[in-house]
Amino acid sequence: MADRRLPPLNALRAFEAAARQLSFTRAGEELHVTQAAISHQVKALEQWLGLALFRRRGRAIVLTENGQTYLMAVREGLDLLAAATDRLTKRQDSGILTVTTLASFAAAWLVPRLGRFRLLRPDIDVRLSAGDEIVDFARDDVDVAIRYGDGHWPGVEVVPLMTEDLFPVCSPALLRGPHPLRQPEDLRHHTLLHDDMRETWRLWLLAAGVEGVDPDRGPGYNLSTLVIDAAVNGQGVALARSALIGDHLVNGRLIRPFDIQLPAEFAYYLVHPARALDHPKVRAFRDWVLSEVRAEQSSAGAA
Amino acid sequence: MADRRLPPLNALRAFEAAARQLSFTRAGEELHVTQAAISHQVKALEQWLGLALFRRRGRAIVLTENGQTYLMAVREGLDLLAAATDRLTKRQDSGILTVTTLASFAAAWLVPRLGRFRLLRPDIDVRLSAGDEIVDFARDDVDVAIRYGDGHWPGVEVVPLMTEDLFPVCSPALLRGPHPLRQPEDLRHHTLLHDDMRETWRLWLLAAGVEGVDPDRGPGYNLSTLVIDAAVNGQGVALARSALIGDHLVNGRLIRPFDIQLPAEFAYYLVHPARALDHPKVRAFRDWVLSEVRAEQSSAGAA
DNA sequence: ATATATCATTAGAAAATCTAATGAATTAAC
DNA sequence: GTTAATTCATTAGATTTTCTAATGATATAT
Repeated sequence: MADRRLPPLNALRAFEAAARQLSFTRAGEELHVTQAAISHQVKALEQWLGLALFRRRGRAIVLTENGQTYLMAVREGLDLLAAATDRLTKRQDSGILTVTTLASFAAAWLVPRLGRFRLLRPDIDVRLSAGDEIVDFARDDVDVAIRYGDGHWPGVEVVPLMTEDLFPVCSPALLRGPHPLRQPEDLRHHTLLHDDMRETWRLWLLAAGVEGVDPDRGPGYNLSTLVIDAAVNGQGVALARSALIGDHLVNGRLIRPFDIQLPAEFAYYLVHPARALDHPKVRAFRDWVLSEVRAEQSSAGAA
Repeated sequence: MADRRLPPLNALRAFEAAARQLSFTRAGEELHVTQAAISHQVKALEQWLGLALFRRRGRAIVLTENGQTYLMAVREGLDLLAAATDRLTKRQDSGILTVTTLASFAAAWLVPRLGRFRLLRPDIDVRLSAGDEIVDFARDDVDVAIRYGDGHWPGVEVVPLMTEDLFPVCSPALLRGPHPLRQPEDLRHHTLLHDDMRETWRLWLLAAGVEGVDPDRGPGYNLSTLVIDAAVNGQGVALARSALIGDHLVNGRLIRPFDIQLPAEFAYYLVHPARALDHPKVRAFRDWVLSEVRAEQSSAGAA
């Protein structure tokens, strides 16, 4: 068994699609590649085997006798693998859905909304695992992650959720103090509140064209929520991240003294194993998260 | 059927080997890759599926329950594909073996030896197709090619046959003429015979450190055999290719006036589809060609 | 304790694969 | 019979995947 000689397997997939469609072009569409890719793959397979699978008649292709024989077996083999894969992943379907995300995002965005998902799908038992970023779906038995980054993770499905903007927020009280915040330069009379990324205030001040304000002064907190809380309590001006601001703006506990906002380098993405959408619970959660994001965006647009 | 979702197929192969061996290291050896490659592939598969196939216990790996279930099906699927591939290629086995090579090589090397192969394997009917280099095994129904080049052809098996050296040869008569060939400089009194690559004389003269000999003069022939024939007839000095010199040196019709030889840029390779070694006729021919090459080399070494 | 074997991880190298553009061959339409 | 449209083949180059080499981590055996 160890000396089983297998042809290039991906070429088999291309061959099967091309033979079924009797068209390289349509096979390419089916597999989301170009016609040229199918042509290459089929040719490589024929070369490896040392025999022709198709006969080319100008713009049409016909299966050779060899091709016909081979097609049946190849299809059977691939079907078998697909079915086994299907059974395997379907089997994982319990009522428990484990979601992992950043502590800050969980606290500020996900947890406040999770009640609605529970109402919608009481049969799905969501377990939240707030951790620091990296997850191994297979090892940690996690179904879905919401990650913050550049959206480029190999081997998994990535669904963009929302981009993020940075802008100063403060308690409305600061508009009425001895140094009311009218324009960015007024920041020099106020305390800047920092999260872990002290760099961001500097970037915002640069974008706002403000000089004379030292971006390094002011206290730091290791959780974005704490920074926001400090701002709510009037302890200074925080550089808020739009995704984590919660409803503080809506209910007036915080205000945006200036309009200037800085697009954050990274964004939020929902991430799951490629195969996970076959699980109804994962699909339901994904759809719900996306609908929440859309709802938030349209209400923000209206506000 | 069109929406069949297949996992990364090459990762399946890695998984199957690893599961069978219960070792990434041995699986790597089996598939001729490193342990790291297997580790990557298995991890990618687990990631795609969203579940663990192995449990890692330090230096040992154990199949998870999922892994065990999956292994059986994956093995079955791969076996099916391998068996179908096997049947397909075995079926091509007739008694006819089509060999293609360059006309010059066929004339000077292969044809003179082919009689011995016929004696050895009278059941195999060799058809020679002397053509210009490029072949498509699948389309042209060719079993084996002997090619001249850099040995780098994708998608096929390549077996090095022999390298080639370039050196001047001439009729022994030229040693006794009015300008006997004693040293390379004496070439200025003789006619240089060229094949299609007029460049080669220039390179040899350069390598020999000869000045004052114009590498461009002298007649050209479009077949190496003709150049050699001209040399045999005493019409001048040819730059012979070791592979194509035949037995002219052994039987004294030609001699090498100088020892200096120039390694040719390219070499001869036996080439066939990856799968072709399953055909006894191909294997027999390959083995015979290799034995002829070895025999020639040891006799040349002895001479 | 120490040595050994094995898997994981990383960054970078190598190879495979894909695309975009174009050409060639065939069929269909006028 | 000419023109247009469709489709496969080919090419060179871009992109992505896969692999390697080196190293680290962890467990087992001595």
